[in-house]
Amino acid sequence: MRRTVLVVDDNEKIVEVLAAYLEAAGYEVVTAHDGEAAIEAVRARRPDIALLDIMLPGVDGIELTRRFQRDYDLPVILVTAKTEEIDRLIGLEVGADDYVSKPFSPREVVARVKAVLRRVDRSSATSAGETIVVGDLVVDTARREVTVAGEKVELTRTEFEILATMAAHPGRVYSRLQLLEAVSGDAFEGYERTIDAHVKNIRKKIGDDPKEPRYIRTVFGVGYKVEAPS
Amino acid sequence: MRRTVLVVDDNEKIVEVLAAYLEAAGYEVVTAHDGEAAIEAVRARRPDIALLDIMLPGVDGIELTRRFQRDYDLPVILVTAKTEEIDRLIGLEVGADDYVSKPFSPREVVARVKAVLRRVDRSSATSAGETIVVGDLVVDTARREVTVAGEKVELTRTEFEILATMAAHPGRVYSRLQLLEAVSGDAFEGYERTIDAHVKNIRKKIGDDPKEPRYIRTVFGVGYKVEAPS
DNA sequence: CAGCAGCTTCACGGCAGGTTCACGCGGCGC
DNA sequence: GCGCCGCGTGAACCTGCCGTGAAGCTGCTG
Repeated sequence: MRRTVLVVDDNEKIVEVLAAYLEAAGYEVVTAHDGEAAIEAVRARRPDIALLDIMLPGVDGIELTRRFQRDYDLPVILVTAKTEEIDRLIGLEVGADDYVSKPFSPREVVARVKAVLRRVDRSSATSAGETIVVGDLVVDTARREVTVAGEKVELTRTEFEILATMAAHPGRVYSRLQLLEAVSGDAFEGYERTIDAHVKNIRKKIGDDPKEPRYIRTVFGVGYKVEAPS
Repeated sequence: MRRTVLVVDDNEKIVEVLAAYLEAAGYEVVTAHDGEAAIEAVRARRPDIALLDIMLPGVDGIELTRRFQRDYDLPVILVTAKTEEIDRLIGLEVGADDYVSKPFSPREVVARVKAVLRRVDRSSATSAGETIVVGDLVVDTARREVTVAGEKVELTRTEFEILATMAAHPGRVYSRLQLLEAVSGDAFEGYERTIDAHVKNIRKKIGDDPKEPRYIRTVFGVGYKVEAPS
């Protein structure tokens, strides 16, 4: 499963650089620039780890660390400007999982994130499931089988590929081009609207009404996404 | 396209070695030995990235970084000689994209240059897969979803595009032309005032009062910007 | 080689939403 | 105090997107 990292710093450039490196390393990234936004971000997106600057407008990094540890059991890496601050912090034992002091190389930070996540993974048993469940919809990528409310549904290869791609990240929007690419290797030939036809067929088979979709939602002007009905 | 790298260091030998390695890697190389020459070099040759020593005669590396970022949006990799410099240095805070400490291997430097250029390429192309949080406002570019204080808000494609563009750099002001471009590829057709209409609709949906904006601030005579209320 | 299943394409109708316009208002300069 | 520039707003038009059924095409199977 794809991991989400929350990056909090009031310096726009730092956030930008770290976000880019973390994304390149395959992480989903959420950013915030002050304490309040960070709290909101955790509430909304439930990241797997947080990277906090200590000096922040509003609620500072130390207070955030306490709160995240207490309320969400969220691993935290603290970023600090001065080395002397670290000594103070270690004395305080705020409960951060690691510390990084500025200036740091982005690579170093990515390495720390990986290390902390690995450590956390090991303590709580990993469950690598190749089966995706969204509401009544079950997509088994190993068996290439799809069931709706326990009822098995026969999909063609292309149909399955499209559905599985979207189901892999429920809520995430996929453009027609992305879906075409997922289906046909990366051949950029083909009519984008072809996807419409396949979606229509998938919807028919899994019993989905475009007006009131239970699974495949149309995102006007953009593409489609799979999502459990709210 | 061939990329140009600016190498600045007062030590002739270092410049020579780095230049040789970078050229071998296929880059065009421009060199300078002090701050003033570096500024002139950037003006005359518009390099794609700069490699700056911190200790320089004349204008130092940190000041150069600030200036290049501000005036040319030029990616910078900082090189530092002594570990003690690190204490004084605020690192990425000044806007460098990466940082290398001596002694370094030339290969490592080349690798970093490649990495930064690749990253910049990608981020200028599309900024997908990120979530930006500003105060109570959460903009999820992967899901194309916006929430205000946890409450989901339905935006149309254009509305989302405008908001996401501005939220990507909180505090930064965007002209109507820039927003138009962000929305419609780069077609320069379209009425600038159209943006006003969309901003109005966005404000209505996220519950923002133009008189006392919580998120989208009007910058008279220029455009709009997204900013957390102070 | 015939038959078939599935992928792709096309044309068209309905409608969401994007664009434009006109008007009112408030701030700023003269 | 007056006029002008620029922003906010609501309504009307109209572009362009999506959903659909049917028909062509391709590759597999017997």
